[in-house]
Amino acid sequence: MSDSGRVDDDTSNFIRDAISADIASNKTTTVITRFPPEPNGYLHIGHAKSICLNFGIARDFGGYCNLRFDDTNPEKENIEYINAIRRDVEWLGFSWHSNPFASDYFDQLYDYAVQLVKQGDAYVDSQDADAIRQNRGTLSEPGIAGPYRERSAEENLGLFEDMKAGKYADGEHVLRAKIDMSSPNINMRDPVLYRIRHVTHHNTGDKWCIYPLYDFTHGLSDAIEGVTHSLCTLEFEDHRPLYDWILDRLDPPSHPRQIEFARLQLEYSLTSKRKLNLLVNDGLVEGWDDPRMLTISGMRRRGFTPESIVSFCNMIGITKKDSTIQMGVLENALREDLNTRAERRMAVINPLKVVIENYPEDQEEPVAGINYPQNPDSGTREIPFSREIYIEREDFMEDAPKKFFRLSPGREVRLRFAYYITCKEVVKNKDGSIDSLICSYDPESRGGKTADGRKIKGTIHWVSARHAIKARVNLYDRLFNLPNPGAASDFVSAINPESIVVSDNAMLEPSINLTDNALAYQFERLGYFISDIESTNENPVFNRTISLRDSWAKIDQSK
RNA sequence: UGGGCCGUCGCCAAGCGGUAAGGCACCAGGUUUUGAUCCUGGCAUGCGUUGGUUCGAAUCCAGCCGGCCCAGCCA
Repeated sequence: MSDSGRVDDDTSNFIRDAISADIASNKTTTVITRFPPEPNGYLHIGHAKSICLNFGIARDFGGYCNLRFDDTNPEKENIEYINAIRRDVEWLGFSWHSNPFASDYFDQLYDYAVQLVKQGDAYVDSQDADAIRQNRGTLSEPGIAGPYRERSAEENLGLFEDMKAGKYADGEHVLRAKIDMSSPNINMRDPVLYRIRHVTHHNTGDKWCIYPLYDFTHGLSDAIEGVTHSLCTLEFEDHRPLYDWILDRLDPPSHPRQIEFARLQLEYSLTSKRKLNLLVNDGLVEGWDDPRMLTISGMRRRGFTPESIVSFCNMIGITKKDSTIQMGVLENALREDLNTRAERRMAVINPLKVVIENYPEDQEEPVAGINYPQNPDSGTREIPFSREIYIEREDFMEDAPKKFFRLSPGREVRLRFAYYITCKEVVKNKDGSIDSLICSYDPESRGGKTADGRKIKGTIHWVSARHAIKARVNLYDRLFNLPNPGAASDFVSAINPESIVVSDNAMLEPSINLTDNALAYQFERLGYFISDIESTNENPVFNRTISLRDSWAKIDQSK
């Protein structure tokens, strides 16, 4: 778990302003918020924004935040999701005050519904779903009252009790609020409050066959918990009048304030649970924790730190404006955090063998590698050097342009922490491809410098062939090729075929821990890597979390 | 086209009547045994638009333009 002492530099936003005002006017004493996921899927980066907001506000105002499962639809919810959500919230570094289920309130909710019925504010409608839809009207035409709207309170009460008692089949009746069928706000046209579902609920089992809907449940759950500020996304703006109507009619102990903010939209990614579900169920990705997924579990497996995610959330701000964040912002937050905590190591993803002809065959020696260049106190580790080494294939070019500061025939480069080598000969396969290189080294350049002080522009990474640990490395890229895959008619076809590229014979420096999948490394000049959760000492697997910024790639491409 | 909401730099985002913060991206330099990091400098006479109020408007008012959301017995 997080042990970073970093303080989040929260910027102000309109919600914090509103809460401050509520405190100043004594409307609020203790700020209480809640993060209310439905346990019907895994948490993703969009939820992280809401988590940081709700838990962050509670923390900064000296209040608390509940993790409440909005589990009013038994058909979609299950324990796997519940456990995953708890784990993800904790991993992000937040602690909840309590962790209730909305279903814990079913008894109270039922009593409130009865109260509504008795007050004449709700009625049992026996129209089927189609008829209800028909009579609801459209965006431009008002709805009309159905034939059951004027049933007496006594009749409604009896019917509602029978609904609860299981005397009716699914869909036979619903309980509706009696508000205004001609309201310009469609949510106020007698919204359905309860429906009949003969389904086992993960928490309440078979106790209930009627289940309350979101609009009826949410505000009352907030009120029961004493939530002061109920923060949700923009699409619920039109529900606020209903939220308030229910609380006004029922007068529970408190009346929370709902405030809406814009949901997170990130370029080249998806945050629709439905679509994420499809990716998982159709095997388009390897699971909810596929490292290409921007689920919290996927990001964890990919090598994101919780701090980088929180930092990202603080970076993007909270507003009511629909906006799309560029991937670069997330990547920046990631690199920024990893740079401060990842020890450096050397590894070669795409090995090219180099034989150093003037280095004795049986000789080997340790060279000292700095673990963390910005902090000399982090010490060094010994890296074995020998006659045969691997370098990155990309670090050699037969016909190299002038600006190519790496190895090519006749040119000299520095092997990081070791020696200068000069390329003498290119050994080729029958098909003309490059098999290996024969180089010579300058024994005077040990440690990477010489007495004559000659300038060596290029420094490349390497691994001793004899000592290298062979590993599999997963190189990840964005999952989609389209900036807004969710808007595409077929988002599946927008999947980036190169979102994962595997190298099966990467070569690692021997000092690398192969199985600690919370230990981030920077493989010098390549990027940040983490061992995969399936990595073992026998079969090491590393995931590239993110590459380093690469200005050479930019120069190279522009030609 | 009924209702709700939004429009400040390429992408985010401060600003709340006194004359446009910051981040990302980008560009130009410097340091560097990671073409990384780090450091320095540059980057909106203008805030969707048109009018109005005011000594003064991104901030107030009106009209217009553009975008998002709502017609689940989902959340």
